[in-house]
Amino acid sequence: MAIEKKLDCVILGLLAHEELTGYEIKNRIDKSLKYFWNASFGSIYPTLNQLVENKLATKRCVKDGNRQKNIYTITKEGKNHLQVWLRQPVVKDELRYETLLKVFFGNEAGAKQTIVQIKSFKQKIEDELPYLLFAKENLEKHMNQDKTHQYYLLTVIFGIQTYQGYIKWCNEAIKILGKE
Amino acid sequence: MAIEKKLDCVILGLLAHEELTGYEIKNRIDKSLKYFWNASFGSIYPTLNQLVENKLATKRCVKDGNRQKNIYTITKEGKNHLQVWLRQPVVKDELRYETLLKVFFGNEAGAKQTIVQIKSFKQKIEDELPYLLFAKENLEKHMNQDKTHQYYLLTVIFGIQTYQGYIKWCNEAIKILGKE
DNA sequence: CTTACCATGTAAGGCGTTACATGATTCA
DNA sequence: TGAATCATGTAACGCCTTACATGGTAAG
Repeated sequence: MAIEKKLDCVILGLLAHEELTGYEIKNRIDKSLKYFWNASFGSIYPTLNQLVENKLATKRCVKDGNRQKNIYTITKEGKNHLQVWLRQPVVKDELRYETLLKVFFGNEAGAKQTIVQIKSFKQKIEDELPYLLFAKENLEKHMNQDKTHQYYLLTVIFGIQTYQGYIKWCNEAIKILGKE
Repeated sequence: MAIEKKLDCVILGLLAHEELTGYEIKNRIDKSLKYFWNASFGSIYPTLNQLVENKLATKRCVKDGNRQKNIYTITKEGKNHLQVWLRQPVVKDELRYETLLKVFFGNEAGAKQTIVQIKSFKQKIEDELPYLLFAKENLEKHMNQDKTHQYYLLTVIFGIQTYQGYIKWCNEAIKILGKE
């Protein structure tokens, strides 16, 4: 189990806090991490099997009425793996912004078309920002309940600040391109 | 040739401006796009072959002394492909920030360790920021020479603003975690 | 009764990186 | 003569997404 595979560490990180099913892991990622990380069921379930194979987690089948759930628990080795990864220097932070690509090549499509793309980007950001602001309020309210909240809050603040910067940039860019 | 493959469009975008070799394409990407996109030789060369196969570009062999170069030129169809892509709504803007992941799971490693990661992130940003500032100055100086410069400048401004926001966040985060 | 959500998984295929392999040129 | 840069390419392999496939439960 190579340490380079991030999804392992993401899942272990979530399991370090609480036991979870694959489905719940997907939810946690979509709710809290999606602003800087994402994963699909097609990668989560196979990865969970690998974690069990490598004894970094254990699987427990639970019957909930007629429905079967697999609840995963982190092991000592899993916690150790997570610790090692957390202490290692970051390998790569990666941005893949298609919007920026389209702005970069904007001369080919013209200012009008580029403004359309920027406005659409701005809209997406403005739609998502309220969720981040809501998350911030919530975390601040329940700050004392869980030590993890402080760390979650930091990532939320990162998101808010970045998004507000994006909106500012969008406005500037639209103004500059509008002058043509 | 599916429109979803971004590297095609990146290369076509660069070729729309000037004829280039694979090696030069790699350089352009590393110099100007790396803040929001990247690519390796292992993907660039095969993609160039595909572009030629699909008649979106042509290949011309040139002898430079004893050395062989392949110079690629965009075709009409290639320009059309690029146009179509530029007009399509953005499919996905994607962030994969390992640093944020390590902050999110910071409770597992503790405040001290998390601060180390944030400081290292800050350092990287501070190291790269001068190149962006330099690029900005340069582009502003030669603004009239090429209409593409305006668009390049917008992406540079995006980078500068984002990076300055990151540094601000790093300082706040270090302060908050330092209080523990 | 049907929609949304809970829940798990597989298969195909794409995209991309790293490492390997090769060789010319330029400059110190 | 050795390092850096110019220049091209392949092979192995990993990671991930999409689409497919299945079925229970809850609420309206």
